[in-house]
Amino acid sequence: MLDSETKAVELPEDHAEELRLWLRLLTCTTLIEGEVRGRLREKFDVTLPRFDLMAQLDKAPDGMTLSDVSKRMMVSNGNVTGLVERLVESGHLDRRTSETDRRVQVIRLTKLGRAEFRKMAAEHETWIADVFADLTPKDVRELMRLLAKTKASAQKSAGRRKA
Amino acid sequence: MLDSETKAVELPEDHAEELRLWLRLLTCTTLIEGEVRGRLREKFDVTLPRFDLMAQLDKAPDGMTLSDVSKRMMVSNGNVTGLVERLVESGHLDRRTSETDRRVQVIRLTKLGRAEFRKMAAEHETWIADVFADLTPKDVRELMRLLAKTKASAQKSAGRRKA
DNA sequence: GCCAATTGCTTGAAGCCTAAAGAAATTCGG
DNA sequence: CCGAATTTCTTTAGGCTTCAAGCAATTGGC
Repeated sequence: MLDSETKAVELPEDHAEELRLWLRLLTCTTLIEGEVRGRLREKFDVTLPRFDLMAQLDKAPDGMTLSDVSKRMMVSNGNVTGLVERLVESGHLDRRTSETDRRVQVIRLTKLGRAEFRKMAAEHETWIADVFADLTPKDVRELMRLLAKTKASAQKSAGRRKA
Repeated sequence: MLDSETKAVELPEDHAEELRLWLRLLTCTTLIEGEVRGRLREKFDVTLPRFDLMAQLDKAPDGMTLSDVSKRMMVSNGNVTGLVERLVESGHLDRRTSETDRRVQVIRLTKLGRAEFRKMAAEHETWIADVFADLTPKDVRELMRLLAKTKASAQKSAGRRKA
């Protein structure tokens, strides 16, 4: 009893440190996401998912299929269907069936959609810069590196599950 | 015209680095969150928000008010109302009106709720450990530090907006 | 004591999101 | 060429989430 702290004792593994890390990561993301969401809403009356979808399309002048979007945004297919529906409705997106495969829907930004997105994106970039304002360039680099490592580790873990 | 690249030119500030950092942060969180969500669903048939709410209550044996929960979870009041409703319905939560302030609802885990949560939490911790498995202890410490700095910076930024 | 402001929660409308099932088109082995 | 498997997208049911409006209880100034 007096010797309960010997190093030989196998504790049932303590992962409290990783748990705290995960919670902190989640907190940061939630915080920033809420901030961006609120500003997009206030200044442009647009939702974050709509903005994200337009951001994907802005990088693809030749358009994307719904599946592509779904993979890139890491959301379900059904989700994209509805999102696209609303953005076509509001005139920001153009949607057409592929010539070579009639299952495929190709979507693009309309002229209006692109113009509005560019305006929003410019402001958005300054908001993000402001969010990270207190980090030094070195901090930013180091964080990028560690998050890359985290992403790789998480993907490996996810792979282990599905396999 | 031949001199368009002089360093005197004030570029409209390039924050591409911070933007990439934000996207990477978001990707990591989305990835891990999706993983946790899927596993909770598969193994325990429970949603992530329910799990998160129970996690808050597990740390508060004397119960919490809905407002407390709302602040801690960083979600809206209305959101908590519905979440609590469903968890009371399923027998995981106990809800009663405060003796001293009839506006206030105090919620606690029931015996069932606590037992189920503890089981889930134990597994959950191993999933998280697995997600971060490729990070060294030093990586974890460094990431914690940088995320703390990020959180502080983001909060300051959010404060600037609302002020 | 009274009324205004505040606080705690609920409600309603709209949109986001997932998982699962299903419809339509394509691909591929034989 | 044919049928099975696959791929792409939509639909459905259920749940999550926000914002804004509203109700009830409390608090604080006067």
